[in-house]
Amino acid sequence: MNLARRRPWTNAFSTEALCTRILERHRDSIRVQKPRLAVANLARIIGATLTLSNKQGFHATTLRQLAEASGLSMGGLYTYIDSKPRLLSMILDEVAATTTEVLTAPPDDVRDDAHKHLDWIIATHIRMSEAMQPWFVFAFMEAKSFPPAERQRAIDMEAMTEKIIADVLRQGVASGAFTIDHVKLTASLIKPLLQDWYVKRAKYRKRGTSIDGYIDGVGNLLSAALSNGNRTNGRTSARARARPKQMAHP
Amino acid sequence: MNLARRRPWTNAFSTEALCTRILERHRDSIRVQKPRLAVANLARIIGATLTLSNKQGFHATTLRQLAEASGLSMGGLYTYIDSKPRLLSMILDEVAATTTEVLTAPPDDVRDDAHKHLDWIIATHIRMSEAMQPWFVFAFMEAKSFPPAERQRAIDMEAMTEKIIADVLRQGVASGAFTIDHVKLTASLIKPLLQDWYVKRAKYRKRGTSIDGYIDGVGNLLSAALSNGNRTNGRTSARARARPKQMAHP
DNA sequence: ATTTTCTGAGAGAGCGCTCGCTCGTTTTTC
DNA sequence: GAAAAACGAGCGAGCGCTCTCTCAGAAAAT
Repeated sequence: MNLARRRPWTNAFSTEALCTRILERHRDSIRVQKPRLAVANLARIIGATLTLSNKQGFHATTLRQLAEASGLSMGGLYTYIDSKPRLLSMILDEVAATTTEVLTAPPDDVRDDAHKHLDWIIATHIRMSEAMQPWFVFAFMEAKSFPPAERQRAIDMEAMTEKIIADVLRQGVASGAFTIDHVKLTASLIKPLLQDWYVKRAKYRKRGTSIDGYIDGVGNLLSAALSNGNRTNGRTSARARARPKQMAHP
Repeated sequence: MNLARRRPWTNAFSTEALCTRILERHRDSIRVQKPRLAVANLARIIGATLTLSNKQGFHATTLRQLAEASGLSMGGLYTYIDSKPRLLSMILDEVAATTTEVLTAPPDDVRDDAHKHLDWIIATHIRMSEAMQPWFVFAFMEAKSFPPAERQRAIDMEAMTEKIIADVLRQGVASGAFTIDHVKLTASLIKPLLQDWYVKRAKYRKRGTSIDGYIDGVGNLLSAALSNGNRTNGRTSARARARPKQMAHP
């Protein structure tokens, strides 16, 4: 089927490519000298980490399982990582770096059209999270449960993505392309729409939803919601204040 | 300030109320006889479980920490639970049961107006997740990492919520209230909007977003997106197919 | 070309420690 | 004083991590 021919995204976000960058960033703590060998083994270690952690959680994944799954010994493992938490930072750092790099470099023909720019962000974020799915799931699920430094990094990354979206929305409001009451809140609501694709990937796969279909779904929902002056028609406070007087029965 | 006066939601979803139901459901495995005592200690155990697990993960939470935090001893703990995984099922079961009960019982004056019904689901789900925030966070974050039975239960619960939403959307399309291309996909996209409130509660708290503001934000976004015939104007496949030819650089 | 030396990658048993869980004993309750 | 509840030292298993050892193959010496 020759699926692999000319698929730059899949290749640029392959485990090997990402591990090459990880090796560069962590040369001092990785004791193996030969780069080819180091990248190959690092890729197997990190691949195993992602697979096992996304199944059972990082904390529940033992170094013995990791050794077994990556075809190394306990000792061999420790020529690549100097502690288990360090393995976590390696992965988190790489996700953060790649995400930032990709999202902050929109193509020129998109920058000054808010509609196109928002569409580009949606498509790019979703496709990137598809190509790096285990990495994104790992970062999302494990970020909360580890050292303060990494935790803060995850929060910052979330804030950055949101700011990028908010900036585009503001630009669109200024140019008349969008009509939005609360830009920051709206930007916050767009993020989970992008995240759902990888957080609940299994659900969409089982249901047969294609990535193009999902991107269109999010894009259409948002352009319908933001495009025209569908103003808050007095129902606002009604909705907010209408608390059920009674609940089911609990 | 007398905040507690007449707050039925807060009371009905209090740890005590929920633990009373848990006790009923697990009478056979809880060896303490006196109900008042059992509920009180169960509440402290489960409260501690939620607090600690949401900070560091359920797996990383040890029974010694749990004993300390709930004011019991190791042995004391084991008169209430017969294993650590069982503690997880207790919590998951209770969240599932309560959610199902509440969402499947909309008030009569809402049933036959799709707009009002959707607004009711949004407000109810968000308020319930606010009142039971630690429980919802726990269920969301830990569901993936434990036994197949509980895992399936979480998937089923997600599917149920989605089905309820999809039914309302379909009803709205039939009555002309909504215009929606893909009902199932749209229903899938609404869920993460509801979940974001509790998954990222800290972010919204720090930012000063009120629950009413959030409910309005989601409600307005959706009613703008679904209400009028903002049809797919030929840009659909453009968006989907427009893959970046080149990426940032990685 | 053959032998010797050196070296970096990997192996895997074992260390100290903490985990979930048990059980004989003590305290509390009625 | 009997029954119910709580206690907490202790068990074996399994954790992250270390350390000594092996050995292929490159480099140097013959």
